Amino acid sequence: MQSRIVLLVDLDYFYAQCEEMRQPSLKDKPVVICVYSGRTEDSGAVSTANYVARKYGIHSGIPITLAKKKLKDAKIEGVFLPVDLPFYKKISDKIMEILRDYADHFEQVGIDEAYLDVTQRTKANYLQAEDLARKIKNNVLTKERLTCSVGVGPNKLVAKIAADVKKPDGLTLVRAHDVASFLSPLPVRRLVGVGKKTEKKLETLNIRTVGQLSRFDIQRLIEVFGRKLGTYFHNASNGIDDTSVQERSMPESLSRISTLKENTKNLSIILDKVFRLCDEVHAKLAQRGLVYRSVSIFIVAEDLSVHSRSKTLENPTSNIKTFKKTVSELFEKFFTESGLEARRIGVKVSNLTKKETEQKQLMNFF
DNA sequence: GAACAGAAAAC
DNA sequence: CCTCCTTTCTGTTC
Repeated sequence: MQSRIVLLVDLDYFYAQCEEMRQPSLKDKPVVICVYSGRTEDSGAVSTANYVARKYGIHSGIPITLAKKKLKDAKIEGVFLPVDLPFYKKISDKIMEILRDYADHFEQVGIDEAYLDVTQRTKANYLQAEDLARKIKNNVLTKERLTCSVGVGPNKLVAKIAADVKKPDGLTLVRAHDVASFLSPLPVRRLVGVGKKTEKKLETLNIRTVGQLSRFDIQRLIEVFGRKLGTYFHNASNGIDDTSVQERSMPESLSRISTLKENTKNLSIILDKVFRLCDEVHAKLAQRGLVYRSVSIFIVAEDLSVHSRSKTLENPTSNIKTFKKTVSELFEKFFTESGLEARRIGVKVSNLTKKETEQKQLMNFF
């Protein structure tokens, strides 16, 4: 197969839109969905804001206190709500089920995005793909009362950027023939993989647009960004992306991180908190029938520097005691060696495999 | 080639 | 003032 059609469906300002749906009177107000850290009354960060709130410079990642200040300065009343992940997850699951039915190949990315390869069912025809995209938007709206933005392109990269340029409630088609003219004026920041740091670095090379990036010498890109990223930038800026739309069945890792009430290096305080995180990770592990072989801990220090330590075990296991014991040892070692105070702490299991039944293990043995 | 630590990004 | 979760890549070390 040489020419594909890929859709990226992005649920608009998802958490905030879920809350608007549950309580339609919110729709004309700034809605700010928050992750409260529990340090002080309003400590924490903004997870998602609706477009009314965005007009006042409120977007994901900024401190809740700053978001409140912005609305106060504008003399506007806002609605601040804590994230209700189980509620959003239920809605997401229902929508993903709808989307799946429209795809030859389906790949969910996060809670609010999915790629659909629709090459076969549209016979690689963009008019049919546009028709399909409209049906999807309609279906999601009537069944779940939520809007989404859809990008249609010859690959995942272009579909993603296409969905990005018009939202909320957008539909953008970019035919293979139009890829170069579509991409070249866009700022490099639009490319997946270009964040704040990389944008800065590219700017020192006088690269601000995707077009400028596409004309830049690939060897030099590799020197500056390394083999993978350098090659990726060259291809991406030229609209080239061969990655397939593929469901990922097993997660690579499961983790939980949490903010401490106050900074500390007191091991018993930390372990008390961290063991609860272990229990939560373990519950998820058991629920998915997975075993782990590596255990990691995370420490975000007072100065927000991030540190990690990890240990790989001899054999895969699902044992919670092994998990907690390994975590304890890693934390003890970290704090005796570093002397840092922790602001946030986390745990992670990785190197995951399916827990096999004894039946299956026997079968594999023979 | 595996294990480990850190950086960066996206969500 | 600064959340949470996951993936991918890089350099280093053994």
